[in-house]
Amino acid sequence: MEQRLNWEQGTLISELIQGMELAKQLRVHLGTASSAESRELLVQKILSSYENALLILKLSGPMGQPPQQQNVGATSGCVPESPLSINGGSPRSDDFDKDNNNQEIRDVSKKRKMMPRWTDQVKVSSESMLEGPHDDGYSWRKYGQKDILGAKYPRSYYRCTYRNTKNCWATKQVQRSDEDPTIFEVTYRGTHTCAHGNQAAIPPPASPEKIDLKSKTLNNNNNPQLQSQDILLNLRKGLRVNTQGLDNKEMAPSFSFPSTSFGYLKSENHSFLPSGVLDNDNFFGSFSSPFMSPATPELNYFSASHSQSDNFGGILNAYQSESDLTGLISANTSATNSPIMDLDFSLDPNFPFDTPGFFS
DNA sequence: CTTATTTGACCCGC
DNA sequence: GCGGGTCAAATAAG
Repeated sequence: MEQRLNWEQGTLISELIQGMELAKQLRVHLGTASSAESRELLVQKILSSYENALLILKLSGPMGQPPQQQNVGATSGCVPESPLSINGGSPRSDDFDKDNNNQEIRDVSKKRKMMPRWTDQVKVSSESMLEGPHDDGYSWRKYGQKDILGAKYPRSYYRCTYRNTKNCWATKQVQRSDEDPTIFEVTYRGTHTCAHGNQAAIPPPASPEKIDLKSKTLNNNNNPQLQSQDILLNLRKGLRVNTQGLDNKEMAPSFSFPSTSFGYLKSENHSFLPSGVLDNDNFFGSFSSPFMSPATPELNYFSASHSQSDNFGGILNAYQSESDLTGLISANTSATNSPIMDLDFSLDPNFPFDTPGFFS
């Protein structure tokens, strides 16, 4: 517990400091005649710093305190994300007998309603857009799109790919901003209870799904410890990336991402963006996702009459294989923060795991 | 073949 | 009834 606090505090503080430093920089920039771009960049960085800080807070109190970011009046929740014992089925009255299910269905929708919910605003510069949207490290599957009243652009609905296999009920909605089409509002609902990203980024030629289904032994989702470790490490990494990006963005592109160092740049399903690409436009380190979704949403959006699939990132850029992690960790420890080590396990007990073995 | 997306229909709360 | 959210059949993609 103490360790956890240590880490939290440490990271929190460093994020906040970061934000402050960046704000200072911004002030300087404002004084001089710097380009709008660089200022914008700074703003982005600042925002992501604070987002990270918020995220830490979120994660630090996973049990009771749902992430309450800005808008969206999240139901003052407290949703430990208890394992929904819905046999991975659809919440609707499909193949189950209704009587029995109605109640359950209600519970489900109720629970869903109470899920923690928060919104991130993701800004994409035009160039990045061409490259495709960012992935936040989780595997999302689009399940719907709706035209929203008064909104210029349709809203896309995504759910975790592992909903059925891992009973992970996280969902997100992506809505492009009316005024500024380069901004996407990503609303997350529910937290991931799957080990997501980790797998997604792992080089294995097979898709995560396959791994899950066919070689269960391989994935560590059954291991709560690893799972949480992942989450933490991921988080940490996300943060790290962020800071790194901030610090060296102009000097050491080579480091920015795991992508390069881990060499899964060309994994089958995900083409990873060389960090340079992102840096280019740079839209802030925190979102620099190691890989892009296979589809290029924006293109999609424009070419195909209506549907778009935008995968954007959250703050949490999670993923990497263990090797990545170790590499990262060692690198980190030598760098700035060191609490990293502790946190690995410290948060464990606090994560609302949906009992891995529970389902299935 | 398996997995993901599209898209109209459906459900549900207001 | 309306609008937002979700489902699921059809379809596309790999």
